[in-house]
Amino acid sequence: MIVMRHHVPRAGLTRDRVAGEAAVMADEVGLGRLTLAGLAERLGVRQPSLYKHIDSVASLRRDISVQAKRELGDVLARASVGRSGADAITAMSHAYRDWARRHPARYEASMLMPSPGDVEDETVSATAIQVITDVLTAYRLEGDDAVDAIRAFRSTLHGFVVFEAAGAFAMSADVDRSFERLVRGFIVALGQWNETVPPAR
Amino acid sequence: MIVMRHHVPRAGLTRDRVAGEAAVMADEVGLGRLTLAGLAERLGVRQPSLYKHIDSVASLRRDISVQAKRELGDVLARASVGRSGADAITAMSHAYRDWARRHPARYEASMLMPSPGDVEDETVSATAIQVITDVLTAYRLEGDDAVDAIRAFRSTLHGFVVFEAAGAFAMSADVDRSFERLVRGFIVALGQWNETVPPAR
DNA sequence: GTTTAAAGCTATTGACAATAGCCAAAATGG
DNA sequence: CCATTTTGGCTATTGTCAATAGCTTTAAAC
Repeated sequence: MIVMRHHVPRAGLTRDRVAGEAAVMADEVGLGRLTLAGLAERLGVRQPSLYKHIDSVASLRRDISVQAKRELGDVLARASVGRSGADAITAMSHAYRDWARRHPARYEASMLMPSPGDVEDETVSATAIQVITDVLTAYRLEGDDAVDAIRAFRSTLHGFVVFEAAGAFAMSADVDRSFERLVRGFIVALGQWNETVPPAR
Repeated sequence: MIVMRHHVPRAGLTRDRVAGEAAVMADEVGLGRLTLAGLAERLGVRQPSLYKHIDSVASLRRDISVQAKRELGDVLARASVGRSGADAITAMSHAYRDWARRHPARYEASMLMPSPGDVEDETVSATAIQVITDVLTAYRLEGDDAVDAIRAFRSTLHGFVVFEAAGAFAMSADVDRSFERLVRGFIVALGQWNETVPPAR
């Protein structure tokens, strides 16, 4: 029996819309529980149809990652604009944590490394990191000193955010206060950054 | 055709041996790429046979996690024994990073939270964290001050280790040196820890 | 030595990503 | 405004995985 289907409108998907809805779904259910079947249902489409817009699940995650890096970079830039020094670091740190809490899967995706040769991903990653670099250069750090400080700053924020998202801070103490002290502690360390240089061996 | 099988000896698996080999495999291929088919082949057994020793892949990961927490806790305890203050923190930090680098999947598993009610996992998790707590109490921190410091210390180490494992420190600067400065920076912050208390609001 | 429990096996199911190949809907271009 | 092409859907199917059912043999227990 031949079924005639008249005027079934298209869903009107694009690669960006698919990645966008995937990010929303991932933030709800977790990046690891994102499935094409579930995503297709949300988009009102069958699962194989998604392959008109993505190459694979890995490429979808990559698209989420690129979008997320752009968003996070923008958030950090907006938080630090017009501020400098400790003030900028504090504002940026809080913006970082808040965004990560609001978008756990996006945050997770934003920490994925670009594949070698993926110029778009490499560019957006570098741009986001540049925002952090710019804030720290107010401390007049140069060369390896700056690199070490940036690595320390990123490590500090990332570690806290991951533990918080995992629910690893179960003790009764106020987590907001712990974060505030973490940031202040980092600023203290930055103020003495040249005293942390290990002796040449 | 009936096949007669005489004297096929058993593989002699136990839950611990399965988890142990799973940990080895995971460190080689990545925790996310651990499959029962691959694990069974390594153990000289068919995939469904593993279910005589595990309940599910989730439970296998939990078993890896418990083993890993025990190992990491022991490593940290051994690194800090006989030392105190900044010396203990430095030694423990390096032991932490070295172990994580040697056992990336085990490390990842060790950061999984215990399921509520899983007494064994909760116990071994608490024991590992206690090692860190003990080292920091040499700084005479009490109550929330100590909790904040422990959270900061764990965040700092974890963030660095995760970024290093992900290959996120691609810049030319020496990663060992960056780690050394991170640890020294944390110690500097600890020395001024009460100056990081946020003003009451 | 007989019974029983444990540990292996084959066969099968169901979720998922992924591919092939078809058809309708938009877009393009005289 | 009709003809052609391109695009975005679709069904059907495959392969990989975790997981279950049910059988058989090994090894322990009595």
